[in-house]
Amino acid sequence: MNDEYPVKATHTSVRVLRAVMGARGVGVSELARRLDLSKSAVHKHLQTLTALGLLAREGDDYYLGLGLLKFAVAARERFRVYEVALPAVEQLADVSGCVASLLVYESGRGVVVAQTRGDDALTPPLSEGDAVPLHANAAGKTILAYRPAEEVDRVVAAGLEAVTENTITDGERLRRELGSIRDRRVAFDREESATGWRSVASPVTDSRQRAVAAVSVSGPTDRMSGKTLEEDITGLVVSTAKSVENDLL
Amino acid sequence: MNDEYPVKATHTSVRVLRAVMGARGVGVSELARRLDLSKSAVHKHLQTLTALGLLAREGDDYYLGLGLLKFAVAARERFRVYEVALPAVEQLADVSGCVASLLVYESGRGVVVAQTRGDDALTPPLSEGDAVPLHANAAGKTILAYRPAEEVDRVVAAGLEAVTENTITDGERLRRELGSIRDRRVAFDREESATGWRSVASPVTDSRQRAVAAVSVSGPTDRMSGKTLEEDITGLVVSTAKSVENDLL
DNA sequence: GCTGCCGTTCTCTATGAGTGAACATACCTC
DNA sequence: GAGGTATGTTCACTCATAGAGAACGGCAGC
Repeated sequence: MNDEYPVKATHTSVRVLRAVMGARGVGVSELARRLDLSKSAVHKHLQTLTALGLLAREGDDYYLGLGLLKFAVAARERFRVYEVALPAVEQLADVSGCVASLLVYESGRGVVVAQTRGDDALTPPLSEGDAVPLHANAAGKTILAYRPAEEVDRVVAAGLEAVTENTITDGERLRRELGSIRDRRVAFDREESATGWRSVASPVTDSRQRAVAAVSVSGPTDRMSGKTLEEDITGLVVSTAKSVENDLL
Repeated sequence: MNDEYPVKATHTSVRVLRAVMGARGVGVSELARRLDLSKSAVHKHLQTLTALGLLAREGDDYYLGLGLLKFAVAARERFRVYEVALPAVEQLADVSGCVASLLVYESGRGVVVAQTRGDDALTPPLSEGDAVPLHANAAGKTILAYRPAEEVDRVVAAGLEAVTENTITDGERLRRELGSIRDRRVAFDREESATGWRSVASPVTDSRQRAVAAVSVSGPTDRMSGKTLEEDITGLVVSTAKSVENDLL
């Protein structure tokens, strides 16, 4: 038995969900092929997941079901920072014209729980619901900077995987950068999470000075480089995060 | 074996998820009691679901995990009407000051995929992610009015469950009302889905004149009764739905 | 220091998750 | 039309496993 997934059938069901998500409209045989399972097994899972509302069937094709929405909304509601930060993030996108996001910390990783595109924003590399490693982007680094030391140790020990060629992979270099982030309450990401993309981020901390989330603005490298622009956006991001923090108390 | 849920373990896992959602922060023993399962079984499910990112653990308490968000976002993305209608629904809430919602049709039921509160809106009985029967509310009725006849037959045959004392439970009366809804492209809900609440709704149909969603405005009975107010809001709802429909083509 | 609760980890067994083959049906191609 | 090859569904089968139950160690409160 796999120690990580003691209930194997649940693992299989989630694999089915993921495959359906990746395919958007797919039938039994195709799924069985992709997952290397028997048609009958896949069929049982599809039937179960559909009855539970997690999948929807149209003809002979399956799609993710809207029953998933209730769960996700409940998961998000737990983080009061979401409600508080949402209007601030929207405003940030309006003013900057770029992509503004809210990254929430959960179980050692960051999850994009809100994202708004400004007027002239391209499609960003990440979107709502995506999970990212904390060491490989601006928002994650600000969160890591305001987390207990053991957490940083754990992240470093787990190995700093390179997402792009600019990703910080050296533990000591990361620790140094986290220190300077603590000085200014800002982190930058120069194509460390996606080639051609830069971002600026600032943390949202709780009463014990531990980060619960981070606000960020991202854009293509050519639009995120001018001195004043960069400094203006930086100021905006920091003040937005700070005001969210105040509203949170 | 239960025919509805051929994969029993998946059913159990979803029961665990639902119980965690209802409790927001709960441990192994408490869950085992609520679900009438052994502690060891619950423990296995919790471990599996946590490893899969569907749950998050904090100390000895479990919460719904943000990994659910990715699935929900993908489920919602399938309905292009969501993206198109979102700004229109927000505007509707602004202008009316009440609660504006978008109900999407899926597998014989309606799901609230977007909802915005106007300035002086109370907490509505439904919120994002909730699923509702089509016969017991304004938005559902407009959808049902623009669905194939067999679908109405199925709904009626399944039995029109009473949600409040005003819910339509008679098949013939429902069919008559669906007819008049088709005349004006509007439906009303006079405390049929929640006591003290009224709504106005209008359908969003596709090129074959089949409803894919409905736009609605809801408010407490005392605020949803004045003649002009009611007629103004009705006009707004109808024109909003119609404009969403045009944008959808 | 005892009692009671907690989460975790055993062992154990009946159940059911998954396989593979057979089936009905639909859609092409020849 | 007949034959071929897809599809989804339904069998019977069997070994793995989901779930039960007991025992463990840790923690908190009388």
